[in-house]
Amino acid sequence: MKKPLETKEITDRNLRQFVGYNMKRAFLAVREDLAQHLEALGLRMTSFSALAVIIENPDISQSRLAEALKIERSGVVVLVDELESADLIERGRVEGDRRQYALRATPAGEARWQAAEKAVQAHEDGIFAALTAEERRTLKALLGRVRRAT
Amino acid sequence: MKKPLETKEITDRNLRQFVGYNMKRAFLAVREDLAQHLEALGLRMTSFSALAVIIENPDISQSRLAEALKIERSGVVVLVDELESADLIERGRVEGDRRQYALRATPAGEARWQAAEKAVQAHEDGIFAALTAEERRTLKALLGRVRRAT
DNA sequence: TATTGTTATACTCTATAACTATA
DNA sequence: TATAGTTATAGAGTATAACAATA
Repeated sequence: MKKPLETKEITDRNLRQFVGYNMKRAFLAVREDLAQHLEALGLRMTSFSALAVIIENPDISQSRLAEALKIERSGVVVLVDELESADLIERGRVEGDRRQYALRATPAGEARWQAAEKAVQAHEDGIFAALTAEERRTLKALLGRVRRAT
Repeated sequence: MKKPLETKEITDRNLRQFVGYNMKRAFLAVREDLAQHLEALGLRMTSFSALAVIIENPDISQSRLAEALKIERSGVVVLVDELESADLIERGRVEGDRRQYALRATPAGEARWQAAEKAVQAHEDGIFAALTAEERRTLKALLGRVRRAT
């Protein structure tokens, strides 16, 4: 039996010692804030990512898109359906191979991408406001170098 | 109709320009690798986190634990059930308030924490091998400063 | 009335596996 | 046989809402 608890400060040094825990906390904060910024544009984080890659790689196939986004092909189907329904991309046909699609952005998709890119920049300006521009670059570069052992 | 695709390199500069995308990729890599390291100890990421906080804050209540981990109280119930079933923690009673529990680690829980701490350090040595010790410290510090606007 | 813990439920995200049509 | 896309299903992980016991 324990005496009544005096209100004492809860600490998490055991967890904060690890890079991973700080990364998780930061990522969840980013994810939530980003989702809010994208919602106004009718995009989710993954559909935003898909649109970004399709814009940059016109006529990419769904399988190649899956590889680029590191998700399964079955997940891409839903994603592409979503973007196609919103008239942001179209499933073009490939001459000489009727199995695959050639995904491209519509003019509306290009415009939406421009708007989304600005929205995400605004989101990052907000969520990383405590960091200087140089610190943000450093953070991005360090994160970009994290890789699983191959 | 598109001509047959020559195999061209897929790029993702549109996404890599953002800190958040690099963070997502890094976090997913960390999460997967960490899960593997913890599996051998019978812990999931969240139960590891809960154990860490209970060890550091003996006699913490479930509601306080929920706040510390930024999850809902309903989620803590499952987490605490899990740790209690494994005999790593116990639900102590509080003198003067029969609503709440006083969570504490058992000796086995203390031992498991020691092992888990080492395992996670080993995991981080592996996954962040491409970074110097100083870069890891920098990364941790920068991540720790990311906060949602209040 | 408010708080603690609990249960049931639902939602999001993603993976797995089996299938078809094409190559 | 292998590849592209599809569908159905299942599994994590987490949130929401309603509730009982206690304060």
